[in-house]
Amino acid sequence: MRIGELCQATGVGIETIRYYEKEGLIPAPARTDNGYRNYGSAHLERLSFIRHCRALDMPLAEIKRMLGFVAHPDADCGDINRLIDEQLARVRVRLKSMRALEKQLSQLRAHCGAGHTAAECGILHELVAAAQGEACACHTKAP
Amino acid sequence: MRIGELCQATGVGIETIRYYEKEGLIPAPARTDNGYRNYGSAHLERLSFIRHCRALDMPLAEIKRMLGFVAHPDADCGDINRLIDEQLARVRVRLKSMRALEKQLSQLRAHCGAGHTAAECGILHELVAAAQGEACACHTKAP
DNA sequence: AAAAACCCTGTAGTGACTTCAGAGTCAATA
DNA sequence: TATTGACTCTGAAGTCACTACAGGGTTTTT
Repeated sequence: MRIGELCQATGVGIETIRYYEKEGLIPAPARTDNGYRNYGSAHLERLSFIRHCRALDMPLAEIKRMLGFVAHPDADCGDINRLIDEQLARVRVRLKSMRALEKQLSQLRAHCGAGHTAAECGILHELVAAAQGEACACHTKAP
Repeated sequence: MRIGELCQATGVGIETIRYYEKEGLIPAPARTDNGYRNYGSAHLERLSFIRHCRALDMPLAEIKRMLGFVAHPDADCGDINRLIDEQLARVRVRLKSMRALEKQLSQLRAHCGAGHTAAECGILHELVAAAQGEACACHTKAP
């Protein structure tokens, strides 16, 4: 199976496959006479596994650890649990801040409809005022 | 005001301040005799504005546009509204995918408590199975 | 025979910083 | 006075996970 076929089979871009090889996430495959990469089903499975983990937004370093567990089936399962827990914690932190962000932005958006000049824009006023509030209240030294 | 003081006043790292200057988000300040950057209150306000926009996760390019509106108060306000709408749309897309992610991960996490080997781990089984399902069903050409 | 499609390597670019190396400047201390 | 420590400077490189490109070779199709 050539790289283009692997790309078709997994939906992973050719450049990305080569990148994963360079980064050591998939082993370097055998080459045909003309130097083309020649993949087998093990590569396909491993690449799909990687993409599934990436779809869970795991960093490549964590995926490497997961691949280590796949390769060592007698390792302790607790480490896998911890890894997923860490990932879940990261996702929840980001989720929380995204929710706050959505709220802030939609509130901000409500401060202005169209048809004004920038000088009259409630959005801009809010942003400038918020910036001033922050700069004065939060970080400056004693007066 | 030296760069360290501006850093204190705004909570923005020194290197980040220099980076913003290089990228043209804040104007290059005057220098003292020894070559140190010398900031005024206009810099402080502008930097706070930038950080507030960054806290809304706006890309620097959009923030540049916002700063343009601040500088041209007679511009049309509709552009500001559009900019915020775009940002809000981006945030909502990401929020949706983060929610899905959280769900997937917590479901995955439920497949295993501790105390097994990796071979017996429900999480690993799920991931491997999911990868196989994806590789077979979604992308391969006709059999 | 020529064109299109595929593959190769190696390098650079993305965004928004962060870190580092190597050097100069300034205030306070031994 | 010497020197320590804190601050500042520039410019380059590193981060993450790709993506795009330049410049070439190979295979398949027309």
